[in-house]
Amino acid sequence: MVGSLGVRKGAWTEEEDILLRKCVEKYGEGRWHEVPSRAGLNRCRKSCRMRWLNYLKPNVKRGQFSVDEVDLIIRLHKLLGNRWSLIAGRLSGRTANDVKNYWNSNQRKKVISSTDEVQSKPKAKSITRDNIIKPQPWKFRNLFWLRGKSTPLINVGSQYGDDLCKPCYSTVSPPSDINEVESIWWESSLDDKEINQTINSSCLGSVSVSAAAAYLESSESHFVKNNAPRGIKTGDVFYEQGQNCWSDISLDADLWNLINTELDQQQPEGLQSIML
DNA sequence: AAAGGCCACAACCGCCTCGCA
DNA sequence: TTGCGAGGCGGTTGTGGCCTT
Repeated sequence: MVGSLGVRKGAWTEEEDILLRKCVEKYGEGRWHEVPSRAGLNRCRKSCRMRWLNYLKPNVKRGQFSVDEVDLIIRLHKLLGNRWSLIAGRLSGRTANDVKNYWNSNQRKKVISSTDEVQSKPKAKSITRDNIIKPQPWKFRNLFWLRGKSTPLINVGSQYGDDLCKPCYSTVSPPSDINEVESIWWESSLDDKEINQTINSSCLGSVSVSAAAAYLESSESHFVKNNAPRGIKTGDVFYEQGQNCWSDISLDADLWNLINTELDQQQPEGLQSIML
């Protein structure tokens, strides 16, 4: 099959796989726009990248998902939604495509059927403009304690205005390294006690699901080493220390409590070892 | 045996983000 | 500041194998 631009489409042949593998082994991953010409493949850059990441990469794990993996997927999906790459990042050797396919072909049906069951029951509360939960994106890219050595002060407010959550200043000590940061978050998200402690001490009240996802994003790929201005960047806005930035973060108490309750109910022994 | 349905997996497509000039 | 290109992500579609009728 050949596309409109003369680029081959459809299933990959063994010869193409060999060419791609050799090319990546020789030049390394990245610069995918150069891969087709380097490898002598009549494929587009995206196709090459996808084939490598989802199929040819040496550490890609294939075959059935284990019970632990399934359990983790379910929990993480509840926490992160369809953030397949983030979920896959917690599953050693699994790709986002794998996880997505698995979810679409297995778990989604279960969720739908359980949703149907719930829908057959009387609704406790109708959804209105006032009570709908609306997650907001939250980037931690320039989180002060991920970057600097200093111990800044944060002015904490809320989306509901300072009337409901008076600005309070908290002192936060920067974790010593990336693993520690990640451990703290995972311990927090899987251990109800820890979470309450952390939250109370930071005047936040609760943290949104999108914030959790953003945290993962930051811990996965955005830790930076250099000293940086003291402050927090949310979206395109950089907040200097002392400014109110929390107003852009959704504080979904209901959602968070729901997750905590679910996570608290059962926690397999192998879970922590997978994630940490 | 053949047709149709279902399922799992591979692959494509469009959009978004980010870095750079 | 802006435009462009590359990388990456998530949704969707295609495909082949297996099962049922």
